[in-house]
Amino acid sequence: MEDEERLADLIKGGLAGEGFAVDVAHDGRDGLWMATENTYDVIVLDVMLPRMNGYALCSRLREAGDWTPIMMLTAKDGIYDEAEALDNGADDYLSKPFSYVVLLARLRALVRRGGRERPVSISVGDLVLDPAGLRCRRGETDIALTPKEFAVLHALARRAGEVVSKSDLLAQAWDFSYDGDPNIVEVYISALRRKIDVPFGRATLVTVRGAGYRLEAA
Amino acid sequence: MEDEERLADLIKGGLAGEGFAVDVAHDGRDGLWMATENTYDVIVLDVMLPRMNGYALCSRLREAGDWTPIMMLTAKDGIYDEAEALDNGADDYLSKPFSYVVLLARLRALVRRGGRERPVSISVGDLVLDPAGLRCRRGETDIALTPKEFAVLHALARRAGEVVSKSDLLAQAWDFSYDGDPNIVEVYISALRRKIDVPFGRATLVTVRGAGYRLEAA
DNA sequence: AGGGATCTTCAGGCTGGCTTTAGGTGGGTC
DNA sequence: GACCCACCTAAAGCCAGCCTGAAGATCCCT
Repeated sequence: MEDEERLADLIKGGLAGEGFAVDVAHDGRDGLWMATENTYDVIVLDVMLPRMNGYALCSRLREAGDWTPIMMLTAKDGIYDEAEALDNGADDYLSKPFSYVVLLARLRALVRRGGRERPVSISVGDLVLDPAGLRCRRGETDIALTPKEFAVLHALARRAGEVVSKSDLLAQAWDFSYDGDPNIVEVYISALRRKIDVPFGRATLVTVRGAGYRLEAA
Repeated sequence: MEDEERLADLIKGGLAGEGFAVDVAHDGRDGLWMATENTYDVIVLDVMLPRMNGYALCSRLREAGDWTPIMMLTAKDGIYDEAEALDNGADDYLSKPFSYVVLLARLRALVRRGGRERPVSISVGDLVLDPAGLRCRRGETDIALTPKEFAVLHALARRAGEVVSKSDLLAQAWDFSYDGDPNIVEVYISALRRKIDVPFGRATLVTVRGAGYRLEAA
């Protein structure tokens, strides 16, 4: 107990020196509560905690949908314990005694990888484009689009509120070598209106005669 | 050298049994090339590699903006080496000799946390994938899958809601050296539908013509 | 060595997206 | 008001891409 608190203080001091802000909980329940109430970059967790052990706390958090990176500290060093920690949802573990250098390095690795990249989706009013899924929705309604339709709409949405010329659309949605009838753009505009405007009684896809088309911004 | 190759084979065999598709490179340059050309769930890297050591390979990849999780295998056990591995951009390390159980568990943890937050078992609506058991269930019904079927479904499930291209599926579920008919993907998609959709009157595995396949998220 | 499961190849049939066509609509200009 | 030109859109043909059953190849277990 004394030991654990000294260790906690040590870690806290060291991490603070590295620029982390640190909260310390001295038992499992408190830890769980703090973790659910706050958002942390990373959680460092001792397996042997009063009132709720590390494994339990870990899986509780995961069940609750909390995917904050967790570093588990364990006194035992049987390999199956390590595996158990990981399978309980920890992201990494460290067996005591461990070196401070290693702890910091591992925490840095955890934090760095913690949160990042989110699929980009484009919104224009209540119209949402999902490039990863090649589909779109207006409000709550899913709209099925063919790849070509999506490409055209995407080109328009990326410049929502601006006029996009027919040749720009051709350049962006069609193969570079395409040299067919430019009328094809009109055909696709027509199809898009039938899908994203007409059923909703809207008119967001506007023709600008002699210049191109504009997707009305919010 | 002989040793390394035997180890590589061992790991490859074991991982294949876990449903991973495995490519092996026997020197650093090859490894770098393969890593940049393909997309992997995880990279396992020996520190002592001919033609380019593990540290160098690791930082090269990171400089190039490749953040694939990397597991570093090291023969030394000085703690600063471990820290060095981590600071060079590795996500985890393991000192030889290590146990197979630990390697697998750590790899699972790495892969799990590789992209976004990801539970050990992947759920897509009422479809649950159990990577450890190579099986899945829809609602209360257990569904038997072959390793290949599982690999394909796994690749789709990890990106549920997104379109996964046929070549991505090939790259993830088949070996690097596979260069057969891409039609094989269609064959497996067909088999998967027969197992996870048709019996349940669903249609969650969607073809996006000219783009790939999408497993509908919840 | 035999048998079964799994993986892969192959080929025929079909679907549905892409493109073209052609007739219609409406705004702008003289 | 007449004309022209840009644009709209329904319809239809074509063809790449996809589906799927079946047969051959391979691997693995007994």
